[in-house]
Formats: sequence, structure tokens, C-alpha cells
Amino acid sequence: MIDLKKLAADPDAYRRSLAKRGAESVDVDGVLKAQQDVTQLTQEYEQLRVQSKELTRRAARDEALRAQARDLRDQQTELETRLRQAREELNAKASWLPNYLDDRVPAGDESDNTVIRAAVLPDTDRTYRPHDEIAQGLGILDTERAAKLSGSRFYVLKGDGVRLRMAMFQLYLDMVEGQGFELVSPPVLAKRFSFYASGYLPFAQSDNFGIADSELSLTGTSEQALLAMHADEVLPELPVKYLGDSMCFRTEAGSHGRDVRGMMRVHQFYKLEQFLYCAPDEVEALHLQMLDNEVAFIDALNVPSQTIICSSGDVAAPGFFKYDVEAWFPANQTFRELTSNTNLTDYQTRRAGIRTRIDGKMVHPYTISATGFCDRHIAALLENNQNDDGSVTVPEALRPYLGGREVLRPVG
RNA sequence: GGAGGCUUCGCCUAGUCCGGUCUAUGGCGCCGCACUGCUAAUGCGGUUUGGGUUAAUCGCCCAUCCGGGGUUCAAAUCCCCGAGCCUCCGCCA
Repeated sequence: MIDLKKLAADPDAYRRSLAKRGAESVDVDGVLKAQQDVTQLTQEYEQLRVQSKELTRRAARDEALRAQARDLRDQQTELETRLRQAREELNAKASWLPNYLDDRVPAGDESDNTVIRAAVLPDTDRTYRPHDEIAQGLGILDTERAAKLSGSRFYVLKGDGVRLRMAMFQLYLDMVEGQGFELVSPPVLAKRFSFYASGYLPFAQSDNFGIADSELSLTGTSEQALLAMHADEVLPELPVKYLGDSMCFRTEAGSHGRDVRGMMRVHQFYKLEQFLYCAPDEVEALHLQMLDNEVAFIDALNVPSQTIICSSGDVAAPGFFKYDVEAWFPANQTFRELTSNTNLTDYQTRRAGIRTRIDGKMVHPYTISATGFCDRHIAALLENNQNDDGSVTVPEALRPYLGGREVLRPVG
């Protein structure tokens, strides 16, 4: 939710932001009108309440006034109904307003993303095999059996694949030691409200798996839980930093035929998420700190990567400013998104009713949602650290967490 | 699945039986001031949140006692539905 007072004060500033998103169809005037209606009805209602309260006070000792008081109450009830309807209309409309965009966000689609840190690619003409072939060779990935079990866009991760995931988990914890993160493993089933609060609903209605005969859906990221679990709270101090540990579930609606092979775009994957609440004046520094964590981790996996500022078309509705880190996938000679790091300003905390006191004033804290690592990192690691015989050299940083092993060898 | 208890403005709490200055009590914490020759003690005052009014402050007004609905001139208080927490029993990884 954006700040409606700020919107009313300068609608054109918001319209410019919408234009950059290509979202001119959003009904700004309708929201402003609905807001005025609510304000006006509220004032009328309050005036009636004053009269009603006064009359009630006197009616306590004077039965003759009770008929009159009853009449006033009925008027009040009627006005209350209209006020409630006006509020509902305002909420329904306002929930469709995306966040403002930072001035630094380039207008356009994916092709307009701005590279702010270039990758250092290996100077070689050797050929690389795609990560899924390497993984199958190592016997750590089984997509055929996953298809029998669950269908397409799933994988069974086995043996050293699971160990790699656990090793990465431990390495990540050690690398961000001292930064004040609390490790949290939240539920992956959440109520509708949680998806609304985090800004996924109503925009991305079809992205999540619902549970039949239940209000619950599977979360696409622990971000949704780490936000909603603090709904309606006043946070005593900032920043609050979490590492969210969870499986993530996504329908991948609208991505038919893209990345159907391997581990890149699936219905279920593991992710360790960096999620934090902070004061507005510390958001820039923390945003960069999260980015540094991501890059340092990917570097530690010996995976070349570049950092980009995402263009307007690549920033989801609740986002204000987003960095992506893209890993080099040498088999296809292409960069693919590995991590995503968004400053969401107070958009989510407004929706969730999360506040904090800064200099004695109640304000909505800012949130940052940034990937720590996820299963895609395994794919990037395998593809970039493969050897010609199909084995994979374990990056040095990971070796202590894999019993000192230096190489993962193909089976049979 | 069964039975019972609980939910009050940061935390704890009075008030609910029997509706009416409840305009919600007190303590802790916090803030301000005063005092004391120390960042101790004490005293006085303030301290829910959201909205409205205002250029803004002060003030004033409206709402707010887990959520929703109902009864009533009037609801923290009575009735109904729901949520959450707790205890005991049952069942079960």
C-alpha cells in the first residue's frame, strides 16, 4: 500500500512513476475520489455521533426523549453502512496501486536492465555441458522420477546434491556471522492475508498453489511469512534481520516452455532468504550490504556473476528498487538470474500494519527482501566448476562443509 | 475429536455476575520537570492507537476493551458467530 496522503498531495508524481511501469491504466482518479468520499462521510458520521451521544446522555433520565434517540440511531446506522461501503471501495481500489519507483530505475523491459558490476569471465574455448547433464552424471538429480511422482518442473535431489545444499547453508551462515541475522524457519502454508500484506495479492493471483477446501496457499518465498508474522505489531527496535529458511512453491504460470530442463525454473525449491525491517535512513546501506552478501557468496562458489539494476518492467508491484545478481552459465553462454534484492520501502509494512517508533513518532518501517542462496546456486556451481570428465571441483570455501572433499565424481 | 478456562490502550492488571460521568483502575516501563553536592532515592506531571479539525502546535471532536453481528435511548459489561491462546481427555507421527 502506498501512502494515500502522499498520493493526494502530489498525484502527478505518482502518475509519472506509474507511466514508467507502463501501468497508466491504474485508476488513480478513482482512488482519489473514493478517498474524498470516505473523508466526507466520516465527517458527516461524526457530527451525527455528537448529537446522538448528547441525546443518549439526556435520555438516560428522560424517557420522553427515547423515541427521538431511536430515530437518530437509525440515521446513524444507515450512514454507517454507507461509510463502510465507501471504505471497502477505497480499499479495493487502493490495493491495486503498485509502489512508487526509485528514480534510479531505468524505464523499460529486461533489455533495459543496467549492469553496474561486470562479470569477469574465464578466458577459455573449452566446451561446457549444461548443469542438468552434469548433475545427472553425478547422480544427484533425478527429473524423470520426479515427473512420475509430481509431474514436470520438479526434481528429486539426491546424495551430494542434498549435501551441497546443506554445505551452502552452513557456509552462508558463517559468511554473514556477526551481521545480526536471526535464523527463522516459518510455515510454508499461509493465509490469504499474508499474500496480500506482502504485496503478492491481488497482483499475482495465479502464482501460488492453493490448498483445496482451505484458505491456505503455499508460499512462494519465506518473505511472505517473515512479513505477515509481524502483522499489526509495533517493532521495538530496528533493524530486525532474518534469514528465512524454507521450501518455495511457484506455479510458474505464464512461463510455459521456458527453462523446462534441470533446476532453473521449478515448482518447488529451497531458498535461504535475507529479509529485514529497517529505518528509512538506513535502507540504502542495508540494501547494499545484502547485495555484498549475495556477491561474496557467489564468488565463493567460483561462479562469475554480474550485478544489474532492474528496469521498471522487471520490478514487481510492491518493489521500489531492485538489484539482481546474474550468474554466468557457460553451456549456453548466458547470464541467468540467481538472486534478487528489493527495497520495498514501507509498501509491505503499511499493508501488514507493522509499525515502529522513530523519534517518538509512529512510522512504518522499510523492508528489504533479498535472496541469500537457493537451489539455482547448485546449478551455477555445477556448470561453472565442471571438468571435462564430468566431475565437479568443489569450491574451496565449501570443502570444510563437505568433509574436505575436493571433487564430486560421476557415478557408474 | 471431546470438555473447560482465558483475550482490557508497550507489559501486567481492576472493571464483566447486576448495562448508564468506564470520559477504562492501579503497577511496571518510558518521557518531562523539580529536588538532592554523584547516571541512587523521592515528589509532581505526562504516556493506547487510528482518523478529523489546524499552515503547524496546543486544544477540541469521532472511533477504539481479540474480530464480526445482534439486543438497547445506552454495551468492556447481555446474546449469537468466529479467531487465537491455555489446561485436561482422546487419537497420532
